[in-house]
Amino acid sequence: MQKTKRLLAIEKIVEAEKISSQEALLKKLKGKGIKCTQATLSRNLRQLGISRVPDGSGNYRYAFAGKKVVASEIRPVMNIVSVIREIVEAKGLMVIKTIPGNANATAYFIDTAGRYEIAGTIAGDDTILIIPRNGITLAQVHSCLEIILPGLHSLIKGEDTDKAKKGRNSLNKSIIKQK
Amino acid sequence: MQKTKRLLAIEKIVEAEKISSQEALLKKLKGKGIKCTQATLSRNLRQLGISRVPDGSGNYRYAFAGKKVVASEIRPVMNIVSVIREIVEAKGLMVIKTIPGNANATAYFIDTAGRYEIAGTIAGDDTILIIPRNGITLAQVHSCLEIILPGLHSLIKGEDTDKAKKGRNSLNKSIIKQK
DNA sequence: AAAATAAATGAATATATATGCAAAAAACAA
DNA sequence: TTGTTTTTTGCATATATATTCATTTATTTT
Repeated sequence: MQKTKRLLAIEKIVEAEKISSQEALLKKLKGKGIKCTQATLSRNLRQLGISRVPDGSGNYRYAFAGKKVVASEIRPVMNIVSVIREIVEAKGLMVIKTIPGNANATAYFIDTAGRYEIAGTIAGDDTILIIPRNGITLAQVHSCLEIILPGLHSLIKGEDTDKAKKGRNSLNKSIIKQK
Repeated sequence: MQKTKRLLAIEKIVEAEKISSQEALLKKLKGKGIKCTQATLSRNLRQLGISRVPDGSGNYRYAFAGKKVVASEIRPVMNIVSVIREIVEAKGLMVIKTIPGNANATAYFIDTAGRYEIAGTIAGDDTILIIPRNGITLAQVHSCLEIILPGLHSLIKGEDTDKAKKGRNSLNKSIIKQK
């Protein structure tokens, strides 16, 4: 899907560079082989919650309104990565196991990062379900998590990649309990 | 000096009300006996770090850039719909975000409505996952939720905010008929 | 106090952004 | 498949915002 790709690219560019107009962003996108018109960009930015804000030095730049900033404030965590035990992928979803009692805090951290790729998370005591947005692959979720929680990949590396593939069938046992 | 007074007034108005354009703000100011032109307002807003940001429901409002729009506390629920923040559809599932601590109560409410369309729900602290029965589309779940929780559809954020703006007049088409 | 300098403002306008509408593309249904 | 509906998009344009320039108002200097 072209739109999803564009939304992700917009997010990335806006986070990385100081963009001061939609026209400028348009060019950056074109540089990455993504093209659309200013009209579409305007719509996409609204959808992403990105807007043109004063940058404090008399100019303007595009930035996420609010939530991204908040995430960094909520950082009193020692090292979240260290409580993660295992990652399993299945049915287009991702399941993260933590040491007992840490699922909520971890999920909250992921939530507040406000990544577009992630539609939402649900946490029990030691398990988190990550639901990717439509059009987002698990690989994309992976790299997005790596951004939020640097070192995640390496920590899990040993068993995870293979295990994730193997373990597909064991997915449901943990979290999906019906009321 | 006139300027200081105006800056303070602007701050106050922007925090208290949903202002969607400088022209609108201009009128509010005039109502308070403060008058200036849009040009001056533009300069003042930049100075204050206030900008026009997407409000999450397809419109725009002026707000301090980066400042968190604090959601209300966990409140005893009179109206369940009021604790719902956002609805996102993904992977054939539906994710409902509530204000913290309210997911369980809301999920319970949905469960006990006993709709056929919904196979089950899982709730964390502020997120609910709704699992539709096999063969049920998200549109059908939507319609069904709208019945359980009237007024819900206006909160739908999902893939496109334009949708929320226009409203779904086709909502009821897809409702499963029960006897 | 007058002269000099800086800051603030409005009018007009340039720039930038949002949106109505028709067409194209994509998703769905039959 | 083919027809039907929904979603996405570009174009043209309306709307909204920023800025230039000339003028006024405040502040500082002598």
